Amino acid sequence: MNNLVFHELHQKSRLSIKEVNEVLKAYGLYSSQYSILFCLKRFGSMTQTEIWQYLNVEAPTVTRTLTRLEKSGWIVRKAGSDKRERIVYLSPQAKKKLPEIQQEIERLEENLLIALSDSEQDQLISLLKKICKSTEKGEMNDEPAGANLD
Amino acid sequence: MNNLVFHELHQKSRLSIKEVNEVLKAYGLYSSQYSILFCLKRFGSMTQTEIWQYLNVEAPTVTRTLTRLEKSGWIVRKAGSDKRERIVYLSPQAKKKLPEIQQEIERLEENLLIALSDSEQDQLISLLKKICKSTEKGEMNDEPAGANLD
DNA sequence: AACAATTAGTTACCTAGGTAAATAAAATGA
DNA sequence: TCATTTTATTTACCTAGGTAACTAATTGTT
Repeated sequence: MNNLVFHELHQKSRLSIKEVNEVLKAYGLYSSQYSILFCLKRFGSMTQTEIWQYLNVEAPTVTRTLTRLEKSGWIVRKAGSDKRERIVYLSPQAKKKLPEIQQEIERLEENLLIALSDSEQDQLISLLKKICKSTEKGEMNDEPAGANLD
Repeated sequence: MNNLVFHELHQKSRLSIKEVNEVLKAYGLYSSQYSILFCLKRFGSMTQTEIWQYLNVEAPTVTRTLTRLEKSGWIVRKAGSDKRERIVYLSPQAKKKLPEIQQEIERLEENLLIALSDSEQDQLISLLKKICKSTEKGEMNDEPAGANLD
């Protein structure tokens, strides 16, 4: 009948975010906050622009989420040599707690994918990567421009 | 390396919503409003509970969206014989305009899936259906309890 | 009949994501 | 150099989705 791909896509997107939020609740975090922390852990200090470009969201979204993360002590922002940009760092507490959180999220994600074999997971990713290519914006890289792992 | 399934899932979910919103802009609609209208077109008049159960969202979300749809004249709500429930109907104008909108959305969705063959689309749906099954809540039916097509 | 429990819907409040417009710093060009 | 344009970030305001707590109607129980 009709195209249920997008219906299913949105359902699962929401559902998985809900589950991730459930786990993160114990740490006072939300899924999109975690995705920024994850990003910083992986790539080291980043400018806000690097973050939103990597996560493929708009700048104001990242501004807001970073404000919350800074207020709750997960990140720190310092002015760069270019005084327009703000460089974002994980706080020491974040560096300490992140491995544990990451492990819990990974375990959850494994659970959510339990019904899929490894090859099915690869298949799913590659099918997902093929959709929504109509606009140029839809592209993303695996690495941001310059990674500054400390 | 890490599990990129959910990263990809959220990206594409957001991206496709963005594209749908772009098309709906001309009609003063948003994607989740459209999904309710689509639902009403398909199944006829529904109670709010039938709507949120079918769309798999929480009741307050539907309340809010219906309020907007009613204010902008797309739907009408009447009290049922059970005076707790409100029965939702498409307005005459909605019935008139919906086919055109639906056609545009279908064309867009085809475009977003252009890189996938028919069998790949089926594959994608079936893979998506397999994930996030950890909780009982994650289930959904293709039809709500009782369809009242007028 | 009367009280308790369930059900439908709403309200208030939180995060997330988007657009448009503003600000301030840096880069560009005449 | 000084005006213009671009770039990084922010602010204000919109929709979407979630939880918790509330009201009102219905159902169940005694």
